[in-house]
Amino acid sequence: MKLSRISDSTVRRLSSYCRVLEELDREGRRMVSSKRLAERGGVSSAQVRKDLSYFGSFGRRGLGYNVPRLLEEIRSIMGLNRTWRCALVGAGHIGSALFSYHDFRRRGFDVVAIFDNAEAVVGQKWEDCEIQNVKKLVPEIRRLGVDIGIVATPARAAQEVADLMVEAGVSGILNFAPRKLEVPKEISLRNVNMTIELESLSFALRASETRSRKKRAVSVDE
Amino acid sequence: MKLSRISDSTVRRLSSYCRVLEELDREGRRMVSSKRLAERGGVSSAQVRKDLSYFGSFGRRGLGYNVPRLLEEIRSIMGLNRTWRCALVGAGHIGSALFSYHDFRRRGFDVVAIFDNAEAVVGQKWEDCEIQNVKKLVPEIRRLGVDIGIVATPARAAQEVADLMVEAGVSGILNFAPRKLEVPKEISLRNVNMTIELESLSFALRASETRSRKKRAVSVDE
DNA sequence: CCCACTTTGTGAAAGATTTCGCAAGGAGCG
DNA sequence: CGCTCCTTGCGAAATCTTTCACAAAGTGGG
Ligand SMILES: NC(=O)c1ccc[n+]([C@@H]2O[C@H](COP(=O)([O-])OP(=O)(O)OC[C@H]3O[C@@H](n4cnc5c(N)ncnc54)[C@H](O)[C@@H]3O)[C@@H](O)[C@H]2O)c1
Ligand SMILES: NC(=O)c1ccc[n+]([C@@H]2O[C@H](COP(=O)([O-])OP(=O)(O)OC[C@H]3O[C@@H](n4cnc5c(N)ncnc54)[C@H](O)[C@@H]3O)[C@@H](O)[C@H]2O)c1
Repeated sequence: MKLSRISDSTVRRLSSYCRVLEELDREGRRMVSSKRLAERGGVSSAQVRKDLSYFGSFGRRGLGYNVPRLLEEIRSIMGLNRTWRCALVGAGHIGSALFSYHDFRRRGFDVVAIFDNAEAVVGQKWEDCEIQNVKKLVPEIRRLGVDIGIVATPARAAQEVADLMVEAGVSGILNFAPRKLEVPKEISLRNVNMTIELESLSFALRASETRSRKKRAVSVDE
Repeated sequence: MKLSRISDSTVRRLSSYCRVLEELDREGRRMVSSKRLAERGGVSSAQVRKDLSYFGSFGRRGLGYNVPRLLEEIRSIMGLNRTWRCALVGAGHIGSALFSYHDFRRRGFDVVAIFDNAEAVVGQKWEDCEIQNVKKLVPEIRRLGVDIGIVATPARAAQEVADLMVEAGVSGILNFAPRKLEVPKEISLRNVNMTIELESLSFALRASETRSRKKRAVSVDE
């Protein structure tokens, strides 16, 4: 299985199929067809079948997919049947929201250390985790065996924090700062950029307003 | 200009070019080539030129693009040279992080109302904005002329909140709840789903671990 | 003005992703 | 079993996106 040639869009859809399957499981459904799974996930049924076909044949013709079994298969494909150790850097607004979002822990993303550089917050305890000075980042991340670093500092500090994380040996980085980070190519990087989402919404709204203005103009003309 | 056939990836890149251009502007650069813009934005120079070419010719051969002029052009294309009125629903962790993130306001996304359904928070004031009961959402959003609704409630309440927003006449919705929302097709919808980002990171890490395990095994064999 | 060099804008090619369409497997019923 | 109705898995076609490659336009030095 050439995992490297699985497209990012497929991976993201698998993640959303997980959520649909969990819901179906809670509803007590045993089996689900690609059609129904597709409807709930907002894609086409052919897309669901194609996505799954990259990894194997999990369904039964005429019947569909067994819900708990498919959920387990996808979890295993995605590496979700284990715990990932995360370190959060930047104990500000976003950092605090992330830390208190227990759904991540439930899904196996465990924040095992928090770092900041502000005197005012270093030493504070969030639940059972003490915020440490960012100077201790490298040794602490090494000691704790952290897999994933989460960057939740202001944009100007993001690159230097990412550099420290790489030095400390994390395998992946989730970045919330609105700035392109440079990391060695063997480190996986994902960005959450809310500004891009808002701005692309702005583009869509402006585009649809232009369209309706044009439509009105045409009606008046006729 | 057929704006409807501009791809989402192009729009998202335009948004990130904006950030690069702002930075270049702050650095006092007058002109920039597609090559340099591309490097800073993490894409290819042909991609930059192609993206811009959908909207017109903004550069000068042999010279590149005028930084402030291109920034203005892109802002105008994206609808960023105006203020968008936003309503935030869900005054919890994410809601609070968003509200206090003044960079959105600076970019023209103004939160003009906050709603929640919890007795404990309704009536509180965040800066000069009072959190209102979600029951008042429809009339208030109508009265204030809100363009964009931001869903920051738990997933189970997200659809009903979105329905209210649509009833009240918003043009677009930004959704933070990890659930597919149904909205009429004339309403623009964007999702910020951090779970998908984390899970796709998990997939990438698991994939690279598998690869290095295989590599080790091969070395041992040989 | 000429020449060497730079950079845009854009068709056309290459590459990636999605959708189509259907053979084949399986359930259920009489 | 024979017939009908579903549904998967998957190659092939269609569509969408990115990259290539180059003519055309511009700069600057002599
Ligand atoms: N709050 C939001 O809604 C929001 C939205 C979009 C993007 N972001 C981005 O997320 C990031 C964090 O935003 P926020 O609102 O939480 O900011 P914040 O100011 O509330 O928190 C940032 C934290 O990082 C710490 N910090 C600064 N420099 C540091 C360093 N070198 N090492 C370690 N810690 C350091 C600060 O002490 C602070 O505690 C920013 O890059 C911001 O652009 C935030
Ligand atoms: N906190 C995070 O880091 C994070 C990360 C990823 C996704 N999310 C998603 O963002 C959303 C909000 O998360 P949060 O951590 O801020 O949750 P939260 O519990 O801190 O806040 C949710 C708020 O919504 C309010 N609310 C509930 N039902 C409502 C209703 N019907 N109408 C109006 N308000 C209502 C609650 O009173 C609460 O104030 C959730 O869907 C969550 O899954 C959060």
